[in-house]
Amino acid sequence: MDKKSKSLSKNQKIVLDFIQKNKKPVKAYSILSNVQKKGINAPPQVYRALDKLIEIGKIHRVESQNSFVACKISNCDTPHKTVFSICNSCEIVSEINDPKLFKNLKDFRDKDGTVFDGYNLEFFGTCKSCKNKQIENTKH
Amino acid sequence: MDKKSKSLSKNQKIVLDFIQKNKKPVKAYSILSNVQKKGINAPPQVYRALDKLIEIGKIHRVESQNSFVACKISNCDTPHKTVFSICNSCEIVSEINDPKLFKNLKDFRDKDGTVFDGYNLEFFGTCKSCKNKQIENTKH
DNA sequence: GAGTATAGTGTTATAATATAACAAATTTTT
DNA sequence: AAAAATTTGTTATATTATAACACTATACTC
Repeated sequence: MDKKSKSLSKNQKIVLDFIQKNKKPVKAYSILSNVQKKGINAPPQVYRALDKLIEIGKIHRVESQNSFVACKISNCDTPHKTVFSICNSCEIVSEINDPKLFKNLKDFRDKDGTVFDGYNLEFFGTCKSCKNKQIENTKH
Repeated sequence: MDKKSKSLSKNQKIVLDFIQKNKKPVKAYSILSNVQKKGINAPPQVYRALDKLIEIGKIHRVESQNSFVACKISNCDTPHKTVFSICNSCEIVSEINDPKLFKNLKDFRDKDGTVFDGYNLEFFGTCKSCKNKQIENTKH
């Protein structure tokens, strides 16, 4: 148990818990309706928790979906350095953990030599399972 | 003059025109209020034009800002393969045109060997001009 | 060139996503 | 324990985006 998870507040824990239970990214209002039984009543309570969880790197925002997903990289302390693959068909999102790609991104400089604090990269394609289904469907 | 720009409809032209006039990305409702004098009255008219312009690669969506920016890469026929740098301070967005980075992204495969159709990469940092301002401010 | 398919338009209403503002309670620091 | 910082709870509202439907224009094909 690390420092960061110890210091989570009640609402932050509730929201993180719910996000971690889900394989797919979840939407803010879906979180809200699912945690209302736990005493979270209104959007700002959810959004505040989300902001904090993003800040400490426990979750990431999937920009192209307005959704939120738990960080899969253990001991992640690098919010805002994220790489995802997203299936165009089923919308499942996987966090990519590829050292070579990370290095390319970390080392990237623009023409001015600007060093970047962070990045977000989203790859779009068709996941294996969806591709197989498509092949099945064209078989006859 | 290429095929694609010839075939733009009236509303598509109006919206593209406005986006191209702006250095910074623009928001959908800002587009709307600025083109109302040209006869575009309601959000769906703007969003439809945006969808089409994105589809043909004339503009890109800046996911982290919910904003839209003209493609700066001449004869761009690759929608959904975008790299931007975004200043955290002034929110200015530049489209990055870096062949080596493009190659890395194009060649990337995930663990399953999935080939991706597209990607969106956003780098975050402080642009040169904002960095200089910050240094000025700490000088005394 | 008549018929039909495809894409675009205009409109109203509403859904989905996100934040402002403020008072009260809690936790952390000094 | 007082002061500071963070979190909470709440109401209201701002911002972003789409559904649905009737209609018009353009392109395609026989």
